Amino acid sequence: MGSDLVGVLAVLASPQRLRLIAALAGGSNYVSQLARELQLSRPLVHMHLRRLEEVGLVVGRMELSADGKAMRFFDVAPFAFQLTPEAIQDAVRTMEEK
Amino acid sequence: MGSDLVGVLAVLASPQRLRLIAALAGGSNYVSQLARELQLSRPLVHMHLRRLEEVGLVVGRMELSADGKAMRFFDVAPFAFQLTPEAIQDAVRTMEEK
DNA sequence: GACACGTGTCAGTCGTAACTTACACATGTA
DNA sequence: TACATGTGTAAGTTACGACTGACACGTGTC
Repeated sequence: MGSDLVGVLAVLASPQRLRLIAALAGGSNYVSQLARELQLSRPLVHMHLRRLEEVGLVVGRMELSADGKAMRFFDVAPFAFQLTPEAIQDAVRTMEEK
Repeated sequence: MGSDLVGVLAVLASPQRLRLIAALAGGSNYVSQLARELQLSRPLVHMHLRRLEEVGLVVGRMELSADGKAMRFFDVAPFAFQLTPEAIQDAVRTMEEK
């Protein structure tokens, strides 16, 4: 479990996904609301959040609202990656040994 | 000069480019040699190095070999990015103010 | 029932980065 | 001369992620 740097970078290399993380850094939120705030279609937000969750950058939870609607809230995971030539060298080494 | 995080991430999100950085972290090298070592076509290496250089992750220099050939050597720049939700939040803020 | 809100997913289209092949240009050596 | 090495770039294909629209499914309210 070296928290796959190359995978994380691939997911992080998207303006929209960065905007999603930035939005979630301001507090947890749910899919439809995020779509409205960021001016994106809901399926698109859904897809981006899924990819972010796959690499563990955000965590999602189901929650029932007061009026009984099932809503999917997301939070940012408290990640911290150090991005240096050496870190990349290690990541690539790990990557290439199968 | 906020060293554009989103641009850097976009460039860094490529297995091949990560391999290039890893290779260069082991010492400076030139295009054709890198292509051989990483098993990539030379134009492809050329393109990836150009993108890496555009965001300042590597630096290239022209050098004349002993037998008079013009060779393009590259070195990794000593970068260090801290990748956290807060850093992304700042980067996005900078990104959105035009 | 019709509507508003939430969830999820599937089938497409579209744009672009990745990649290859081929070209042009240098130099030094057999 | 021909061939090896190096450089750069332009044209074309291809693979893939991004994105939209439509669908199905829930709930509570008018």
